[in-house]
Amino acid sequence: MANLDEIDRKLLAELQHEGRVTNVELAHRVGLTAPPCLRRVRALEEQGVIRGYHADLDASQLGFAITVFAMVSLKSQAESALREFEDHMAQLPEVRECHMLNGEIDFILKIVSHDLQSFQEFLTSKLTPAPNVASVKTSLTIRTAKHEPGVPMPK
Amino acid sequence: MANLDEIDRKLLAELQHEGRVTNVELAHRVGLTAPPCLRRVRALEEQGVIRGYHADLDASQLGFAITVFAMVSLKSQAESALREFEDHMAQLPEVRECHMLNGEIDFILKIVSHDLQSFQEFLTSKLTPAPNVASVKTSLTIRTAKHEPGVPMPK
DNA sequence: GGTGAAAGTTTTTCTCT
DNA sequence: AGAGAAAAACTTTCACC
Repeated sequence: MANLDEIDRKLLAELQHEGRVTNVELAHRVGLTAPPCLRRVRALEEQGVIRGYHADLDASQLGFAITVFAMVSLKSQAESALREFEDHMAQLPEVRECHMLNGEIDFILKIVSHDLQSFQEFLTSKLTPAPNVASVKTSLTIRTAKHEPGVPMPK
Repeated sequence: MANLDEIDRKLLAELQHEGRVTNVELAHRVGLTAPPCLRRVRALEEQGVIRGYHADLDASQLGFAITVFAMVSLKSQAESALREFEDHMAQLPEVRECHMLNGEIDFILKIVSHDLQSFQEFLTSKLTPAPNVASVKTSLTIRTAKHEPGVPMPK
């Protein structure tokens, strides 16, 4: 676990909230001048505390009207079976997230699709026939009330 | 839905993948010079196609070892009850995502916590007592096999 | 680990096509 | 709409504390 001081945490909070803030503005917000601020950011990137930066795009404006959560149970929970399923999911662009869970459900997937028809197509031709799948339960997202990036950060 | 040409889509793909790429580099990658590239990016931000930029932080290095998915059912599905629950979730920093679903489960939540103990504390003192909650089923994330930002983009 | 100034890039505006 | 040049701002390095 990274050893971070108060300034690092403020800096990370700012970058999580506004990833394209300039270094001078960031330095100002955390109470530093630009050079040490930049050094800290580079060090945090180096350490992997900052894994990357991503634009947050409006899925619906890009033609992805449907977000679905799928709860998947496998026939076998052997590590090789789990890996095989994960590798398969990695190949499917519609699958944005694949989390292995404890309990009855082995995986939860977040899937985006253009419309219900293309989702049904994906479900029957790609997901359900995937290796080792025992059952798939899907739920359509009606609306997303909250979608905060990453982790809670002190204000 | 936004009216985008091939260049816009490439540009969005690049920014989704690497949100802090410089405008000159971005322009180069999509085959433009800097000024028109910047104009396009600003227009996409204006239209809300680009909603923001966020640093992707390593939760475990920040002391959040636990990610949990919670499936919540409410006692009433009246719009006012749904809103009240959503407003409540908006106040809880541990709750990173709150999606309303169709079917048996009314909401799925993504929750992060420092450890199992603080998660149990959150569950019993914050989530289960929230207004109108009928049942909460939680599953711990064992590992995250895939976590791609946003939407599929053509390469 | 932070500061201030200087050099090198990048962003941003303007004008032209 | 895109290109090239110019001005302003930002990033990055360096010498110093």
